[in-house]
Amino acid sequence: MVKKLMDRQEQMHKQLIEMLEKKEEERIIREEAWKQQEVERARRDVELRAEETSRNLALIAFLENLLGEDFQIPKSSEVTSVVKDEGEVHGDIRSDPCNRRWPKSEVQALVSVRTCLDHKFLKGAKGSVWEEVADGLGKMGYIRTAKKCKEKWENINKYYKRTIDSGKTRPKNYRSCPYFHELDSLYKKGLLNQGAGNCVKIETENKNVDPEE
DNA sequence: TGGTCTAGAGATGCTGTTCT
DNA sequence: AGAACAGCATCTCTAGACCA
Repeated sequence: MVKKLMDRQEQMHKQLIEMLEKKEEERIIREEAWKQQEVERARRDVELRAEETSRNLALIAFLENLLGEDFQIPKSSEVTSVVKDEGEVHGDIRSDPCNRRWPKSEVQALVSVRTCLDHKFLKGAKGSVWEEVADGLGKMGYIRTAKKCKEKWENINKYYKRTIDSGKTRPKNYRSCPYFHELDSLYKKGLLNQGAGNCVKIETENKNVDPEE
């Protein structure tokens, strides 16, 4: 009976060892797969960063070209912190022809390009200038038609004016309308011919005053 | 305490109308 | 004819209620 008991114990011990070895092998396989995923993820991160950098450089080059002057580029730490914040809070979607909505970065690019070409909107047919705006965005990697650019511009201005006219105060860092502060400063500086014109129009409608005055 | 649902407000796109 | 504007539908987000 003792011999039988010892054999039985021996057998169970062998089974235990085999099971432990099997579990260890599975753990190593899982670990390898995880490492592989991490490497792949890191590689994608690098690619996205490179893409973002080249897009930013294209934007800077385009704006420098238009304005004929060099920009002061913010320190990388400042930029990365902003990008990080935006990415975490809003999950910014890169420009995608299938995506109807305009990502924050794309709206800001539109505002920048449209503002730079503002002087061209003062004279003659505007259709071709919207083509230029669409081209400018295209160079930055945002594919939109001239019509879409024009529509978006009208919509953001419409919403901006509606919000301002309603007299609502907007909390700092409100979840959307990233372009609000930019439009704000543009209207204040009087850089926006469209906005300025509309302001006069609204005023005159209310007070029966000659726009020329 | 965390997950799900819902109402309401904000934000946006599309389309028709008016204006220049 | 093209630009500007207005209205409406739809999408998105968030706070609060409710439940397991």
